[in-house]
This record gives sequence, structure tokens and C-alpha cells, in this order.
Amino acid sequence: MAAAGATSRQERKQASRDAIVAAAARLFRERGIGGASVADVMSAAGLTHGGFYGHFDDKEALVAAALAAATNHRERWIEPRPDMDEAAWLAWIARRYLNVRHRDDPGDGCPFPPLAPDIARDGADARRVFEAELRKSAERMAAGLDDGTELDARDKAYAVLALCVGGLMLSRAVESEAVSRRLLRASRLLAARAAEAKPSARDT
Amino acid sequence: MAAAGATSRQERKQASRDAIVAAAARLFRERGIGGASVADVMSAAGLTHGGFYGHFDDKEALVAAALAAATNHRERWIEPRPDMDEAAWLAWIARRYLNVRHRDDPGDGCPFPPLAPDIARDGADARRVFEAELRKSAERMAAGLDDGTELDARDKAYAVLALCVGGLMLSRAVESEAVSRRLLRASRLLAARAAEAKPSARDT
DNA sequence: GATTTCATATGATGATTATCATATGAAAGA
DNA sequence: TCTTTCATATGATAATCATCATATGAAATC
Repeated sequence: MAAAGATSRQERKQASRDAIVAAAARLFRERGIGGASVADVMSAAGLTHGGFYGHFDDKEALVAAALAAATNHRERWIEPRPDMDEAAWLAWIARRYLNVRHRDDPGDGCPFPPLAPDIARDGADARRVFEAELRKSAERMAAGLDDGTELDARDKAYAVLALCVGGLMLSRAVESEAVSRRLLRASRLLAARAAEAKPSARDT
Repeated sequence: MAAAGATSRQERKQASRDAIVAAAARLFRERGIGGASVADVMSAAGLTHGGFYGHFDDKEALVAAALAAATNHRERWIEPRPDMDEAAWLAWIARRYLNVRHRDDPGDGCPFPPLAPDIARDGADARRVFEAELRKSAERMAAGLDDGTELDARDKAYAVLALCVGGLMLSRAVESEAVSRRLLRASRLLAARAAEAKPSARDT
């Protein structure tokens, strides 16, 4: 048995795998799935292309792993803030997500806007991972929301996610800075409207 | 000069070009830009690959043309309805857009959800066409909306577009029918909230 | 009718890519 | 120390793709 201290063969293989997944998570978000080859990913991970198939069955398996690994900012975007009312909290989340910094750094951002259409056309495995990650985001957000008259907390969360994902994606696809910022701002403002209008407070 | 009646050489070339653009508009929406080769598009147009460069400089020029050609349903989705109030009209638009039929037929649907990320990474020409088409949609919608306290009519339109595009795209990327339908329904319901709460009608 | 033009077809070309086969070299086990 | 194992490197392979070069055949012009 090896001295438990240093890196065992198993540990180093795991470290390689982690590096591959991290490189893929970044490159796929930046360039799309078709825009980053297996050799590109391996090279970005500091390895050569041949070893790839010792870690994954095929590229699609890497897509699924990279997608799961790319959702690591969720806790930062959707952070409970019991001090805020619902509308303020949604506005706060939207501001953290729908901004120029996030727009300009897709490689370190949310994987849903750059990858959703690719995933929609990909295999069922990737779609299952996508759904699981989206659901986790929705549940985390719903935990801070109240049920409304038409939309329960989970529905509100799904709708706000759709708005945020759509707004960010469109802000990246237009050419002018002015329209791009307008999309971000308008989407931020609509997000807060998902909070119930609270007729009870007014109509009592 | 040829008898003006039949198809001149010029007219037949134009017809070929139209067929290429129509085939590209469908295939790009169905498979993504990278998923449809020039040869695929030409074959779908009933031609062979070689003639392509007599019509377009390169594939990117075709992307721009196909994108402009793929927005032909806008008038159906965003149809003025002076008989409805703002919230009802937005709900009506969202219902026409965010439904299972549209979700399951991307080849004949809105080009924004399937193509936005590809366009974001593509050349500036395609992004300019994307922006022009998005702007036309926003202006058509804004013409039926009122300015609100935070969001003017154009902003409301951009936000509703972001929500619709995001909701449709996510509904295609998840695996289960239940979550997919939930995304469509929740997004439809939030769309109507873009209408001003009309404090004037209540608070007067 | 002869000749020219040109839209399209046929047939390269060179680059890229996913995937597989085999070599290597260092650590693990004996 | 010697042998085995195995993670990774090097080096194919076969397919796909955008793009280019040339051939063809029918319409347009003379």
C-alpha cells in the first residue's frame, strides 16, 4: 500500500477527469458544444486527445458531465434573503444575473442560455441532466417565494428563470450595446412583477 | 428579348435562391447552424452543393439571409387586438407562442430560441440581422402597449419577448413532458403581468 | 442556326473531427 | 529489484465539411 499522503494513481486519474470536465464546462459555454472539439478540451485540461476515452464513453457523456459541473454559481445567484419582501428579492436575483458582467463572461456563467438549444437537440441523457439542474434552481428559488393566486411558488420560479435565461441570451445575440442593455434592464424589471400584486394589502 | 411571360434566367435564379433560403431557414431552426451543412441545405432545396457559391459568398451570408426569412410568423403572433385590454392581449400573444405545437415544430417556428446562442457567437452581420428582427417584433408589440411607470411600451415588449423566447427554449431542453408544460404555462402567466397594475384605476 | 452566357452539376481539396490502436513510462505490487 | 498495471501520449482512420475548379447543357443573343 502506498504512503497515504501523496497522490495515488486513482487520485490522479480523478484529478485528470476533474480537469477535463472543468475545461469542457468552460469551453462549451464559450463556444457551444460543436465549437469545442474533444482535442480542444483535452488540450485546455493540459492533456492530449488520446486519453479522453479512458474517462468517457463519448463526447455526449462529457456534455452531460460538463453541464452538471457548470451550475456552480446557483447558490450565489439564488441566495435566501429573509430580510427582503418577495418583489425586492426577485429584483435582487435578477440584478445578480441580468448584468453586463455576466453577459460578457459566458465561460464562467450560467450554462442554460448558451447550451439550451444544443441540449434540446442532443441525447436524452443531456436533457435529463439539464432538467435536473433547472429543477434544482427552481426549487431553490421557490423556497423563498409564496404561492400566488394563479402561480404557485414553483411556477413563479420557473417563469422567472425563463425570463432571466431568455433575457441574457438575447442580450448576447444583438449587435448594439444600447439594445443589449435595454434587454437586460427590461427583463430585470419584469422579474420583480412575478411577485404577487398582493391585492390583500390594498383591497382589504 | 424573351417573351415576358415565362421564366427568364434571372427569375429562375431568384427562385433557386429563394428555395435555398427557405430550406436553410427550416434546417437551421431544426438542427442548429452547425447541424445543417451547405450540402444538406442545397439538397433540401432540390439542388446540388456546387451551385451554392453562385448565390452566396459563404455560409455566414446564408445564415443572415435565412434568419431574416424565418421571422414570417411575427404578424400572426403579434396581431393587434384593440378589443382587448393590455393584460388580456399579452396573455393572448403568449398563448399563441408558448404552446406545445410551437415547441414541437421548431422548423416552422420563431428563429430566436433555436438560433440565438449560435448567432451570439457568429459574425456581426448575423447579429445585426438578429437585432433588426428582434427590434421589429418589439416595435410591433409596443404599438399595442401603454407606457408604464418603470417600463415604457418598448421595454415591456422586450421583456415579454425575452420571457417568451426563454420559456420556449427551456421547454425544448428538458426531458419530461410535465416540466416542459409547466415551463410553458408559468411563462404564459407571467407574460400578462407585464401589463401595468394600473394603480390609477384603483388608487384614484 | 451558330455562338455566347451562365446557372447548375460533378468532382476535387485540404482541414477538422470523433474515435480507435498501440506505445511508453512511471508507479504499484511481488 | 523485477514484473505488472494502467494513465496518458503518439499516431492512425474514416467521415464530414466548406470551399474551389471545371464541365455541361439549355437559354439568350446574334
